[in-house]
Amino acid sequence: MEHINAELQQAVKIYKALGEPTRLKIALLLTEERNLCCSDIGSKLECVAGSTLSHHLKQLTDSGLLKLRKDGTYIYYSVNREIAQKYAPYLLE
Amino acid sequence: MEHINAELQQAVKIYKALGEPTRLKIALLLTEERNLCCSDIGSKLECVAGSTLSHHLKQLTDSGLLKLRKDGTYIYYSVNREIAQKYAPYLLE
DNA sequence: GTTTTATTTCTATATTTGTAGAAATATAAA
DNA sequence: TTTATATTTCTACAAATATAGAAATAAAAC
Repeated sequence: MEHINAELQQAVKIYKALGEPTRLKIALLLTEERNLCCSDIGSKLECVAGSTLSHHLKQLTDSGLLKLRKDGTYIYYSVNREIAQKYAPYLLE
Repeated sequence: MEHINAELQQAVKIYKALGEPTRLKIALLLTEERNLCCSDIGSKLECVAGSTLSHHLKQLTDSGLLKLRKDGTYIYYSVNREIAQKYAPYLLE
């Protein structure tokens, strides 16, 4: 799939990001509570290594679905509600 | 991820199905034109083997996103608009 | 400056997945 | 009944992915 437009590519990225249980849980968690950091999320999910979590958060962020705000050593994540509204408002219910 | 509820599982299935370029194209195609059969879709997408297409259509159907209607040798697919509305109204735009 | 805490990157690995050819199934047409 | 068409299942395989441990990076606390 090479000749697909940018919007379609973003849609694929977003749905791919959400099409995995851990990542969907992260996304849902972040619609309930804003501004959680990586380790907050880790303690809520349990049984996910930090490196794995980082990997998932990167995918969600790269898709545009998550925003981040750095504060010292911490990185606080929240859902980009505009993007969620467009592609997966289910998250916001 | 074992202990997740049924709705979350369906959401994962749907987003996983949509998180692949060929399948997203199929889904979009089927929101524009209803009741296309496997080979119609094949000729619109080009360069996809029948067996591959069948594989993708199965995933989309298993997720609940597509409905099908058999008519002789043909199987006509369309989008389950209620499901699309809930999880990915982007498709219906 | 040393230590602690938060996160990422590197590396490796087992599993999943997208792909398609060939064979099988099913229905329609001749 | 034979032939043609539509779709699926079987099989195989290369590529992608989820996972986590270890090392690296970065900023804060002491």
